[in-house]
Amino acid sequence: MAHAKVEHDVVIDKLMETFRSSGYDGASMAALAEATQLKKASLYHRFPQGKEQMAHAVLGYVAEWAKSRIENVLFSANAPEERLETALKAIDELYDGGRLDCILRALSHGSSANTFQKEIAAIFQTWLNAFKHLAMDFGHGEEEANKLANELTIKIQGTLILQRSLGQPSMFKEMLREMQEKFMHISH
Amino acid sequence: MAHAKVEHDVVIDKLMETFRSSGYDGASMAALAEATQLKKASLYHRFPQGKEQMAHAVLGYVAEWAKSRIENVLFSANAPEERLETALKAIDELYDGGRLDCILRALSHGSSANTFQKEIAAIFQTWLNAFKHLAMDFGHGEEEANKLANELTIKIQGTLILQRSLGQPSMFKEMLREMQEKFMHISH
DNA sequence: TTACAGGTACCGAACGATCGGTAAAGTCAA
DNA sequence: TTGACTTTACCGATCGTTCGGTACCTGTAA
Repeated sequence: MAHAKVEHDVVIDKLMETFRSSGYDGASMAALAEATQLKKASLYHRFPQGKEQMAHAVLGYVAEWAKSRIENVLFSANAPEERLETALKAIDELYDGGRLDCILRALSHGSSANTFQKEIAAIFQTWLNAFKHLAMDFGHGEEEANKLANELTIKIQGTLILQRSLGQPSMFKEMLREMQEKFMHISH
Repeated sequence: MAHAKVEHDVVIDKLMETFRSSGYDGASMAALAEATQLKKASLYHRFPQGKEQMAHAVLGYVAEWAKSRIENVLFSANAPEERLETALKAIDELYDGGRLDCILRALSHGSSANTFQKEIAAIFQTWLNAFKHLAMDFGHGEEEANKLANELTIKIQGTLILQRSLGQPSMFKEMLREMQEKFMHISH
């Protein structure tokens, strides 16, 4: 690398930060440039197809994150309790305890909705399958495991919205704790 | 009539439609004008403070809707089962079975987040209090009633996101049915 | 009936600012 | 000196907003 003053990973991270807090439409090139410490033209050098390519790059990073921090963890050979603990801790970090928006939600509305829909659906599906697999390792039946994975994912999204709207910073962590118990408890 | 007046209610409805599907930043004046069948200058005649005032007007309508279709229903003198049924049917209509976004969520992100936060929080609170009240009428304790109201609200938001992202049109209605049973069933 | 006044609703045209995007010159390591 | 990378300067389009003005309704007085 000859001249890379700003590392690629840092750029992606700052782009994600801007997209997730402003949304696709709200994240202007000027804002993305300021966040990454690059001039607009430099951003276009790295992402010739512009804003859309930047969002794709961010989604690629998120997909990779989901594979390494969720899928790989939940499909590993460790004890189910440990796998769950590790994955939920990663989720708590990802959203900074519920203080940060979900990038998938941010990119799935407004003018970018159709563009990224398939990519976003795939990530959600990876996520759901991984938690379903874990639930079955805990001894839940397939249908129950499906429900649990769905419930966790839905509650993450819903809680993020409600916590931010109501300004109650403890909702997210409490919800994660409750879902943790729900995964570990076999009901019948 | 050469200048057919466009009814205020219709304008509000079309504004809401545009804001909820495009978000605040994504809803351009051009789009709002096209949706309402009014020219941009005419919109400014009705809403002199511009886009922000339009969003406030929409939120005012939503607050009114929540009072008449949720609060008034859930605090009425009818049987709890009937109140619940009526309110959930209204919610199902509001979101067209999960096909439409939530206007509160649409306005609580991006550049409009801070502007409307208090107004949005108040509407959520009305909603939560009404369902808590109903849950207690079903015989749930206060803490349990709070949890149920929270769970319903969170699941509505989360399910809307997941249903749209995954393209599974039945999730929302199923979720409403499950929550209906959960309200009616006293666990201890 | 006519005539004019005031008010309401609407619209074409344009404003400065910002949008996403580009060309070409400058910078620096190999 | 090449070539990857950054920068300055700029583009047309669109942004939210404003202005000047037209069309129509209602009320009042001749």
